[in-house]
Amino acid sequence: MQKNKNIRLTDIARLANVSVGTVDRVIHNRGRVSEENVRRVKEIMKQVNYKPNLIARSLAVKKPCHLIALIPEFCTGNYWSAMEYGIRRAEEELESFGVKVTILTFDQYSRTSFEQTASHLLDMPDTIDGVIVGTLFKESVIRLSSALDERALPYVYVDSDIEEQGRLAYYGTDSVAGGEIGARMLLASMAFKGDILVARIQHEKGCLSTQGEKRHSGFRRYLEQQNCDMQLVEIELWIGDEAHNEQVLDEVFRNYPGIRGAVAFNSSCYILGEYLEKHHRKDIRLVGYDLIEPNVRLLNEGYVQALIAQRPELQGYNGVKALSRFLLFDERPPVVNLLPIDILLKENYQFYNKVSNLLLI
Amino acid sequence: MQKNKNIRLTDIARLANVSVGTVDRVIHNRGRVSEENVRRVKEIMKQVNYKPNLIARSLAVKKPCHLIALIPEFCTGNYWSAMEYGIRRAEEELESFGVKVTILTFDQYSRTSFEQTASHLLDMPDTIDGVIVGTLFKESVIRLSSALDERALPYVYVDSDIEEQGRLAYYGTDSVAGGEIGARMLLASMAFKGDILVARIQHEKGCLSTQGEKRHSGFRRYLEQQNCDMQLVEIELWIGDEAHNEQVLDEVFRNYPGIRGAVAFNSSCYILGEYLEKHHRKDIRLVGYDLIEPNVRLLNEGYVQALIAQRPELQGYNGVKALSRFLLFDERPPVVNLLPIDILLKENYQFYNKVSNLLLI
DNA sequence: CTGAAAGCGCTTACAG
DNA sequence: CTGAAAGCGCTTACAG
Repeated sequence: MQKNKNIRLTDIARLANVSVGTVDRVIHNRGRVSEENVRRVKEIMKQVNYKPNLIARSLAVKKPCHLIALIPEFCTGNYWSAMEYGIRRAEEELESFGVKVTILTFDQYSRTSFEQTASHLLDMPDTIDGVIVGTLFKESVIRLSSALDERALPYVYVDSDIEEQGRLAYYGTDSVAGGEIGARMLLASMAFKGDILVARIQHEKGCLSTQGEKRHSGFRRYLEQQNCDMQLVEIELWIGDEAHNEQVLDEVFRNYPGIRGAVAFNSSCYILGEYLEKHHRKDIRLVGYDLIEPNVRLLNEGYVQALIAQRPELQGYNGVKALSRFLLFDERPPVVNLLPIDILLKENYQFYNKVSNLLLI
Repeated sequence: MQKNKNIRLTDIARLANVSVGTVDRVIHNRGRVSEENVRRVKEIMKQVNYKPNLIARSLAVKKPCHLIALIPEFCTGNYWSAMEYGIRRAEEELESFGVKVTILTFDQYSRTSFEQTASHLLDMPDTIDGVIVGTLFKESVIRLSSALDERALPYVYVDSDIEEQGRLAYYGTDSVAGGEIGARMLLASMAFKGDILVARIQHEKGCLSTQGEKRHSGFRRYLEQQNCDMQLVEIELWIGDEAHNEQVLDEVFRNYPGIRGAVAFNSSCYILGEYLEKHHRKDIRLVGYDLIEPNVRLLNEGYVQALIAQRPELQGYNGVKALSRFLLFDERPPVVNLLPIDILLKENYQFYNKVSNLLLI
């Protein structure tokens, strides 16, 4: 369109009859400029609608931007590997800006493990410029946050939010809403009224995530709102203890033959799904969470009706970008960023491959 | 991590005992370098895993990157304004790279209008570097594509794909799958079996989009697969002709009292929804397409059960990014990029605000 | 075929 | 408080 080249810092220096150094000082409020000049430079910048060239700036600055991501261990295909994918993708994009991300992992079922990794983080030489935190253990995360606050290090939360903390931003879902949606999908897919099996699937060490609790409450709330009178039957399953699970499930289905629906509030719902598959119980409708391989397989086989999904890759991706943008360009993102809660069915899950949702530059 | 600074082009020049000019020629295959030097430089680049600094490159190149987006007129809140949003967002991000996007609009119901705008585009001085095309009118788009091929101008398709064309990339959904998902959601929300009203909503000028046709076929396919025996009752509604619509709807509901479900294959399903609302027909379940304001309101009021949504903002955003990346850095994206087909219910639509799905840099 | 030099638009010491 | 100069890592004429 307009043939006039973009206005450069040099141009406004010329227009204001000062040196580029002075303009730079005005732009960044570095002080040491006469009021007169500040006024004039600002005036001109506004008039010509000056926009700094971020490319040039970042090339000149070359300040290192070393981020640490504190997230659970990721094995291929598990929930957290998607977040790692997003983090690495953002890192790639920002490589030329000098952004590097070190991922520190912990055992997602162990608070001790989290705390060890956190203190390891704090012991690192002062080469850290920002942190991304998977907020699994609320109290521990709050402690870490205080330590980061003291060092004036910016940090971003992912997975679930903890309010009133000094986080630069949060990227994740509204977990209660996630529970409500689960309830609605379950009701919609139950052919007949019946009781509902609610499975709390957890590690032997027993550590319920706040995310899971919130979903549970959302689930109940929805049923109450709909005046549903079906009975909720609660059980506890243990990751990695098949014998225990088999026994509990055999028993509950024997005692409650009226069960027609089932739900599990985390990504391990496949444990329940695989039981249903083994016993050919297609009469029981199951709804679970997260787009991970075993869940997807069961969705496809018809043993899971719907998966409620987050966007872990976008959480990681946005976390890195927000932190970098803040460090490099002093730009502050909105604090609470609620990402979509996706509903995945057999018919649409295949379009949720992470690759198509992010694009480089 | 590693304290060694990134390897620069200068470094590899030094290592290879040549000038930076020579290295540059090798990197970009500009020729005019002795075989011996080509070999040596390549060897070294591989050894040290050289990655060019794109920031520096783009600052040095400063080649203009003027894109044209050929899409339907967008009024606030309509489907196409979301695409405009994504386009503008990408433009902002890439501003420092010299990317500018000019949007040329046409009447989405008029092929003539499309062709006029297209020929206008081709008449523009050679300041165009790439084009984004909303592929509403297949034959016309193919003609435009040929003209662009001749001029060696890269172009990206959005909305729906046309195969075997020389597009750099396509960003959009699988429309047939979109129809299947609509069918599944409708069946799931129909409390009782009944007939299904299929509304073709179009402009008076009568111009069915390929997108709509594909969804229709997907819808039928799903019902057949499920061995559903309900009758499909087809009607035609006209955008902007309330009298006609009212009459047609009155009539069809009188003649087919067994209708319990309804569907419309484009974003104008609110026309049908508003009729249901006016007549308090909550017994009829309606499924439609696209996250636009009137549809969302009806979803919230319970007159629309589900909206099947695309991500127009991501289509525009990715289109601009892909084209820029190709022009600036010679990077080729995958050709066919199928974006997610989202299922929106009353409980989750509010998290699909476009802002949270994109982030600057 | 090759290299030395200038330049992209900004920031950063440094000298005054 | 202010300005001149060098530099970020690359590309682009230009001269040889």
